[in-house]
Order: sequence, then C-alpha cells, then structure tokens
Amino acid sequence: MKPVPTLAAEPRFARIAATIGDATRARTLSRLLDGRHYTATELARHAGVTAATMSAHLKLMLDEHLIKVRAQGRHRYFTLADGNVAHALEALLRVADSVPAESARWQRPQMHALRHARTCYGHMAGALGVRLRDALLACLWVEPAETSHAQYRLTAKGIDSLVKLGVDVSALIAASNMRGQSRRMLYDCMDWSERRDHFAGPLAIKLLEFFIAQNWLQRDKDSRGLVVTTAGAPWLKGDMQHLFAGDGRKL
Amino acid sequence: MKPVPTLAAEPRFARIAATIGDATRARTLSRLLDGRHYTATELARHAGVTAATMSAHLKLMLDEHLIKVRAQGRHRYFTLADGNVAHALEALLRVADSVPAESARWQRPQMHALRHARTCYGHMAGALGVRLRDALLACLWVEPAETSHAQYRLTAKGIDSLVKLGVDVSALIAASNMRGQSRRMLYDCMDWSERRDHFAGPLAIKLLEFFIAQNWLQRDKDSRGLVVTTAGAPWLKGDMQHLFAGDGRKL
DNA sequence: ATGATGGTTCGTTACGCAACGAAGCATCCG
DNA sequence: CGGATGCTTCGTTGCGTAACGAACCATCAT
Repeated sequence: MKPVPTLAAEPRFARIAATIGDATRARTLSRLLDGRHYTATELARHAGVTAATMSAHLKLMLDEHLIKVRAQGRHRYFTLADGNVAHALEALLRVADSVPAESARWQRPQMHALRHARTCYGHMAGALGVRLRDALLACLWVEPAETSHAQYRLTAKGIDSLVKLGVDVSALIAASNMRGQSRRMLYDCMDWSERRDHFAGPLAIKLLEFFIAQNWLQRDKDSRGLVVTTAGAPWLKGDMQHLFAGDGRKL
Repeated sequence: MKPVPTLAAEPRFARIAATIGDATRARTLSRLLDGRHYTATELARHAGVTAATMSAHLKLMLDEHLIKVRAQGRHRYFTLADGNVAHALEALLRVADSVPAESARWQRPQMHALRHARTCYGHMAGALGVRLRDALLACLWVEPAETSHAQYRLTAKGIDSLVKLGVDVSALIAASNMRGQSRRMLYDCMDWSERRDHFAGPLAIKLLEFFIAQNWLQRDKDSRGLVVTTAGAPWLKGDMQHLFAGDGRKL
C-alpha cells in the first residue's frame, strides 16, 4: 500500500488546514480577520478558554506562520500574518456559507448585519464594501491600473477630492510610486457574502479608518460587523452621491 | 470563562478546515484539484491507505460537501463539489507556499514542473496559464465583460478564430446567452505560483481539452502537472504568436 | 451459477492533542 | 522594594479519530 511520492508542499498544506480546523483556533482567526491586533488575554476571553490554552494555540499558529506577534511592554499583540492568510480564510468562509441546505442562516439578525457591512483584514466588505467600490469607479476617483488588471490607482480627480475631504493620501502615493508598483495600493478582493469584488489594499484601509474617524461608521465590539451611524447615513447610503458629488464636507 | 456568543457560521468553518486538514484527505483533495473524476480505489492507492480507510474519508468529505459523487455501474466517481472549494484549496496552497524560509522547494524538479504548467480544477494554471491569458487578451480574442469586471467574453474575432482552429464553442455561447449572464464563461483565477491571474471557467476548460486532444499537452499520470509535447511546443511557446496569428491549423 | 472486482460497514487498537490548574517568568506600577 | 498583571511552561486527564483487517453487499464477467 505505498503511496505515490509526495510533493513537498502537501504536508504543509495539510498542517495549515489542520491548524485552522480547530474550533478555538478558527474562532480566533475569524476574530483576527478584521485586521486588528489583539492581546492573548483578549483572544482567550473571546474564545472562552484559559490563557494557558490560548497561549498554546497561539504558539501553534505562529509556528505555521498564520499569525505574527508584536511585543509591546508586557503585552503581546497578535494579528494575521499577511493578506494570503486573510484571503484563504475568506475563501473558506465562503465554502462554509455555500451549502445549499440550512441556508436560513443569513436570515438571522447577526448574520444579516455581517452581510450588510463588515471589516475584512482592515478594509470594508459586505454590501457596503461592494457599493463603495462601485461608487469609487463610477465617479472616476480611481481607475484600473494598466499594468496588471484587478489593480487600481487614484486619478488626479480622486486625489484632489480625497484631500479636500480630509483624507491624507500623500503617504500612500509616495509609497506606491517608490517601490516600482510592487506595493499595490488598491485591488479587488472577492466578497464571500455578496459574491462580487470589493476593494482591498492600503487605500481601502485608509478609507475605513477615515470613515470611523468621522464617526460615520462604528465597529461592533464583538464581531467584524460595522454599523452606519446616523451621522454617516447621508454619506454612505445608496450610491453615495453626496460623498462623491464634490460638495466637500458641508452637507 | 464564557465565550462571546458564537456566530452560526463559525463551527462549520472550523469543521471544513479540519476536514481538509488531515494528511490523507489533503492528499486526496489535492489530487481532485485537477478537476477530474476518480474512483475510490484510485484515490486509496494514490494516498497509500486501504480502501476501507479511504471510504471513511470520502464519506466525511461528502458530509461536508467538499466533494460530490457520481455512481456509474459498480464504480463511484468522486470529484470536487464546486469552484468555491477549488478556490479555497488553491488559496490554502498559496499560503502553504508563501513561507519565506525553506523556499528552495521550487528548485526541486517536480515543483518546477508544476510551476511551469498544471491543471487547476479543469483549466490551465502556472506560467503556461498566465501566458495563455495574456495572449488571448493581446490578440483580442476575448475582452473584459462590461457587466462585472474580472469576467470576460469572446469577441467576434475570437469566435471566428476558434471555430477555424476546430474548437467547438457553440454550446458555450448558447449556454452563456441563455441564462442571462448567470453562467460565467471566462473569468480570472488567482495563480498561487505565479501570483497573477490565469483564466478559469467553461471556455478555459474547453481550451485545455482541445490542447490535449491535439496532443499539444499531456497530463502527468501522478500529479496535476502538464507537459508540452514537441508537437505542441511551436504553438505554445513564448507569446503563442503562431497560435493566434490566424494561420490556422497548418504550421 | 461462480468467481472477481469495487465499495462500504463493523469492531478494535492506538496515538494525538485540546483542555485545565498550578507554578514560573517577565514587565509595569505604586 | 513589594504586589499586580500578562503570558508562558509543565504535567495530567480524557476524548476524538485515523488506521487496519475481516466480513459484508453490489455489480460485472464467464
């Protein structure tokens, strides 16, 4: 009963999936999917296990390079290792959702909220994320990059409007110009609930941070959910025409 | 130590990853990733376990809807459940490959072959798949669909040329016209070795089948690898200018 | 029929690993 | 210098499950 010779990548492939495939670790990774940093104790409390148990899990995920850690004083902040990991997790979530039966799950209020608006590794996803992408393209603030498609860059109009709005994009532009396109500013990311693309990348992250700073959006404390505030509703509803019509900060 | 209330999708998310994360099942899924159908015995032999063991594994994967089965006589043919599963597996492969250290793996001859050309759920991937995508776009046989980007459709020139070449695309065109765009003919698929898009979808599958029928490509017996035959080399090398220059079947 | 092949079910064994509490190091804060 | 907080290491317990062989159905061949 001898197997066909193993390709070198396969054992690691299995180990990665196995590492994701424990209830507690899945819970934790799902939490980290919002792109933020959490301490070990926070993650332990969220998953409902002791600090000792969580510590062991974190060590495992570090070994497999699924997460990375930044020590700061007596805290250790954990976050996802990179976008590849985030993408794989989202892809798995999509499979988990795509079972034909028992799909009354989206009806549940929590799930409905997540479907409407949530964070995905630091940027907006869900219906809100998809609408934002449509609006940014429709108003010509961004355009497809000629080099590689599924990637985008700011137009002159977009830069101008964002600066007027109060979004500091100078650092982003500098970074993207510097390292010869290697640093992608804005690109497509498949949305597992909408089955369409939304925007990912540094610029997308910047926009989410800006919306939150404006108090147009608030993060849900215990999930990746986002809620549109009453202050934000006029800007973010429908095709977001107020936001992109160029009438600046005054409504 | 009570956890934050669980979102309904999470347990299933963990179960799916756990199902993928067993060495034998990972081996099997990786095998099925070429998009073909295999019998239980074939898969057992390939993974190096008894038929009984493989049967249990297949049952598990069926329960999680990772694979599906088609009974035919005394054979049962197993294949991946859908494109979502294939996409998630590819995303995991990408993570498995993206570890900075120990990346001399690509140097190994087997891996080099896979990087050059392989199948991905029924279509071409690797450097060959990426080159094919570039060539199809450059020669204007296909163009981006206006509805949703990252999707493509055949141009009039493309249809004409393919028919001349001997590729039967009528069924594909009929199907794509019929169900109001719901059936996507050609779309982008992220390549985990090239870190760029290649083409997926029914048309991409048709093209691979055609190349194999012409004996321009051959499948490796024990992997997802593809080899370019001496007959195929003139057509498939470089930017594939002979193939797309319109000089038809005669070289 | 009879045997051969493909596949699943059953019962057993054995190993891996997730969880906990307690103890041990660090770091910050008076 | 305590005394707290954050996190890891250690040792133990217990459950889940992957593997096998043997027996059991189904289909095809003759």
